[in-house]
Amino acid sequence: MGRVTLKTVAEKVGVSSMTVSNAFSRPDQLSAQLRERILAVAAELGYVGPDPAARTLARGTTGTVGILLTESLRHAFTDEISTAFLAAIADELTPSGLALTLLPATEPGPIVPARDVAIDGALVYSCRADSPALDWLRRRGLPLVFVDQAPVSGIPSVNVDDRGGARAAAQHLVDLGHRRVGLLNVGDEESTTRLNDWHSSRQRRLGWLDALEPAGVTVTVAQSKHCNQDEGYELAKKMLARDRPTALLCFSDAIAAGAMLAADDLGLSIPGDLSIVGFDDNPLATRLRPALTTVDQDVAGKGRAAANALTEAVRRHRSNLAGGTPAKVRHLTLPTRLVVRDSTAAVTPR
Amino acid sequence: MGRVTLKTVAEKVGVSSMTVSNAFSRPDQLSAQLRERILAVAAELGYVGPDPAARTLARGTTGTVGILLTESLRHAFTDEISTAFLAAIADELTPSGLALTLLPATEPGPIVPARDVAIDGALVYSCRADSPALDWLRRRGLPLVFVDQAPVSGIPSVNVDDRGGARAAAQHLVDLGHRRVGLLNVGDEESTTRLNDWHSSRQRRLGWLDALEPAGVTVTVAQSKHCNQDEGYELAKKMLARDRPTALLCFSDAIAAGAMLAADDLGLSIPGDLSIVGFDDNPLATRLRPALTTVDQDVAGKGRAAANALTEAVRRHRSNLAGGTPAKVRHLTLPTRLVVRDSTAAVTPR
DNA sequence: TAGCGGGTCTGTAGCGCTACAGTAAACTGC
DNA sequence: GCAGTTTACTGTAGCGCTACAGACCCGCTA
Repeated sequence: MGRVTLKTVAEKVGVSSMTVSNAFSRPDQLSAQLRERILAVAAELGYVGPDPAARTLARGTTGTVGILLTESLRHAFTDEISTAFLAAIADELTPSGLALTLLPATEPGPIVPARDVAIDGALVYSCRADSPALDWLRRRGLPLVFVDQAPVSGIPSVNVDDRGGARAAAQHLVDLGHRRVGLLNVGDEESTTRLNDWHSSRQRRLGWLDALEPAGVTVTVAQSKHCNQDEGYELAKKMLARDRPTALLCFSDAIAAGAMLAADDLGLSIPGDLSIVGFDDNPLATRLRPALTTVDQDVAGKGRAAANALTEAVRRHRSNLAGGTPAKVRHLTLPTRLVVRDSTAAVTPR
Repeated sequence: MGRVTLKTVAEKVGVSSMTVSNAFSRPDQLSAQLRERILAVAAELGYVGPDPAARTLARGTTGTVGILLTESLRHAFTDEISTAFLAAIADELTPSGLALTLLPATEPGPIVPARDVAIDGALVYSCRADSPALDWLRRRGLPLVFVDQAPVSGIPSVNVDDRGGARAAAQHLVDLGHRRVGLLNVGDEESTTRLNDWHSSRQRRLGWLDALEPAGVTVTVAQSKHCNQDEGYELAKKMLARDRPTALLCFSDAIAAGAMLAADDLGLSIPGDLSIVGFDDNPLATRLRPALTTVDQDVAGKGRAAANALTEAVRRHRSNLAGGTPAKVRHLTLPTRLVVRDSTAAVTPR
């Protein structure tokens, strides 16, 4: 016995397969009575409903959107900020009935998810602008939304005001009288310089310098490849061993947490000997002792905005194919806000 | 100008569309030279590669597996244990080139992801056995793997030894001389009784009682709907206000963390006045003060096992369709281990 | 009684691709 | 120099569904 399809059902009921299709997909196209009969026969035959793959091909839509995440998906799940972001997206997508497919950005191998998985559109979250996976998505002509990426003309984007937030953080230190400040950033020198890569890292750095340079503050910079507590610890330890700054500006709260540990190891008290500022306003920030001064970004809002921008882009893309109005591209920047807690203080006079 | 398809390319090159298909999908089927030419023309025409939707229909495979998560995806992303689980799955799936689609288990509305999204198989993680979404997946005849669910014959499953771990935790308290113990569980009375629902919750409860009842310990039970710190706090507060037990067994470390806060609020010292045991060995457990005695489960191992079981099931499903050997179903139970830290102590003699 | 609109149902023609079963030519070995 | 094998390519026949353009019938108006 072959597979049960629309046709099987249609033959058994004695109607055209089109009518069975309508029974499932467009109930208003047939009488309630016939529909009942068809559904009954379908149930009897074990027919579950139109095959998604075939429907996708015939209709041209998949009911799924992708999200492209950097290298290992592991990081995306480990970091509290990115999980909160994903959670918000998932929540916002749920009512629309769209499922979310995680696209690992692997390059080698014959299967390239970004090229081979059927999706209606995709979110691109904090990926290198030169990522091959991103290139595939663009070549496919899929509706995309960039998040935490350098905006590109023609592609809607959602960002937070990294630069403004960083500036506020740095100004806070300047106001407290700090004259020697260390920057704990992510990425490497090359990539923060090159446009489009590590967008947030670059923007935050610019923001910090916006405030520090005019004030004539002595700045030392260290960068780590990854954004986690362990790297922050190592980075801070090295920096504090050298000509010690009186304050640290960190790319993230996770890195700041590592820095606090390092300071502790070196017998430095916070904020007495060292002020530390993070970024993100990770839940972690309030768990730390002393509670961390940081820059709040609305990750949940970012997730919601991204999800909405994408559903919107997908919708427009469809109507464009049907000869609708051309897409209107929005670049959104959400505000950030300095949150002063207990990890920063006026520099101690000697 | 219509869309660029295989045929467009084939016509321009002057070969059959089959040859173009082979150029992309089975390079060994044509000469390297012709393949070059085809790829060149394809690039020139802006042809990216075979359309995933059409390929899916023709081949019968999608390159994606789903994961069905309870109600809100939000919880799955908020809890450190489930994110670690997801991370492990994602990692393990990546080399196989399978993408992971999150299936929200929404029921209302015309679009039901579990029914309408094209996938090759799915993981079912800690869902109610009577979830309609799960029902759709089963009706579709997709290869499934159950995780943290009551094993069902014919469906591979991955579990941890909830009961054994819980028993060890309870025995630990008995050995310390505790005679009045409170259980902080999740779920409700009804669902932990009914078979198949809230499997872990039920198993842990059974495990606790395995050790407590023979020892003649006085047991009080409280249950909360969700598994998080806030609920744990409320639950513990209520329980500790009544005839106070000398120890608490908690469904999870998150709940235990809430309980610790509640104890603190009530002026109880841990472990002096109250011993607390969690479950999971969440990273959180070592951050707490005192460090939490808990039951370790290997979430990463669980994720890897689940991913492997699923890829295996998908593989077998395919070869079964092609007349291969019938599926061999494995039910895996990973060990758990009591980790004694500082939140438990011998009951204070009065 | 012709004409019209609306509610139901049907048939055709794909969607874009790949499996499979070829055919034709180029090699192999003796 | 002829069967036997290999390599390189082609044609057909779907995969299972839906869009779209009718066809048919019924009751209603003028």
